[in-house]
Amino acid sequence: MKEEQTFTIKQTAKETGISEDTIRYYEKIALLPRAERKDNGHRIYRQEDIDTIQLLSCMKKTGMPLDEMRPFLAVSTDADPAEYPELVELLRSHRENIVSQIASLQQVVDFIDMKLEKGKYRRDCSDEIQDDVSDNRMEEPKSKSISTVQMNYFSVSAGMGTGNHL
Amino acid sequence: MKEEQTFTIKQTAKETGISEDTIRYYEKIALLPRAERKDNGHRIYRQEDIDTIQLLSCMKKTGMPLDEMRPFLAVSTDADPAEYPELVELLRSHRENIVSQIASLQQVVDFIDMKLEKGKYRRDCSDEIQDDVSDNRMEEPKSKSISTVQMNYFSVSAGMGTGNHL
DNA sequence: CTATAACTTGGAGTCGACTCCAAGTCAATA
DNA sequence: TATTGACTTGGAGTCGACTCCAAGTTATAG
Repeated sequence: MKEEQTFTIKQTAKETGISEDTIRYYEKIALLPRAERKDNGHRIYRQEDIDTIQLLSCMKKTGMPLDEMRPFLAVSTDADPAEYPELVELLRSHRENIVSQIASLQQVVDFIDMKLEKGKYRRDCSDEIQDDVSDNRMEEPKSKSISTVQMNYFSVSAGMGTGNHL
Repeated sequence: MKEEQTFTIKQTAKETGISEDTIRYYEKIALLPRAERKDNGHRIYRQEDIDTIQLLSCMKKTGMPLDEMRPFLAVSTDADPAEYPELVELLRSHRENIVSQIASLQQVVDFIDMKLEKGKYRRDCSDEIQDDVSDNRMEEPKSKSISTVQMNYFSVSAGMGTGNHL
């Protein structure tokens, strides 16, 4: 049998684009399982670990909170998700979230395109919010269309280089 | 001339799904321009303000940091973006970011679908990272494919109800 | 006249997600 | 033998984005 290739934390960081510190942090908060160690205590990673971290990175890019990523890691390649009905439900609901997030993003792309090719269509951007019901409950955000999103304070911070930062 | 409808901060919050506190916060950090006030000092909002806040909400859903949203607000409906070449560049680059974010999200959707319909294809998820080059510079994250993303520690936190929280 | 509600302000506190640091181990090299 | 580099740990600090609070104002209802 051929030995599987292993990686140091540094290599893993480079491979995944996630910093060493962050990888250790993910392990610390148990988002990642405790990595195997060599005799000297150094962590070792395998391709499958890198795949996992890449999935995390993927979700991270989309602004998903770390806690919400946990269920995804619970779904192993081999395990049949159908055996865990609640997990399936969770995945489905997450899928819905993500699909609506894609819609939001597409709206922003549309907005930019409209701006870039100067004046065009415009559609809705909001969708049901069912997550963070803080103190003042927003019953139903009325899902009104953003008709030709307009904001007319170009003067306020225009001229590029918003005055101070960047 | 007919008077334009105005909204209180409470109504605006309900309409947009963004809390009153947060709307005030956005004004405080000048993400939103100072709202008009009534004689008694209460803020008043118009449809266009609501549109603006909805655009913010839209970008927020995608995990975009508040600072990055500023340029979008600088683009008024009427102003011709072509007059501000740097702004156009910024919009273009943001558009690229968002498009690649959509790709990331689509990957996650694919991942879920794969899990749900039990074993299927799998493609890449990572794309070039050119933003946060922290201490240890990740030159090129190697853009390797996530081949059949696998993680085999179902046991670690499975059984639903990850042990402790929720 | 008083109480309630809807707002205002400034500022403090919280929480998530890192990011940094100090002290220590271990292995290879000058 | 001393130093360098790659790692380890625990814990402290930072930063963004809220979220909450106390004190004050104004308008309406009982």
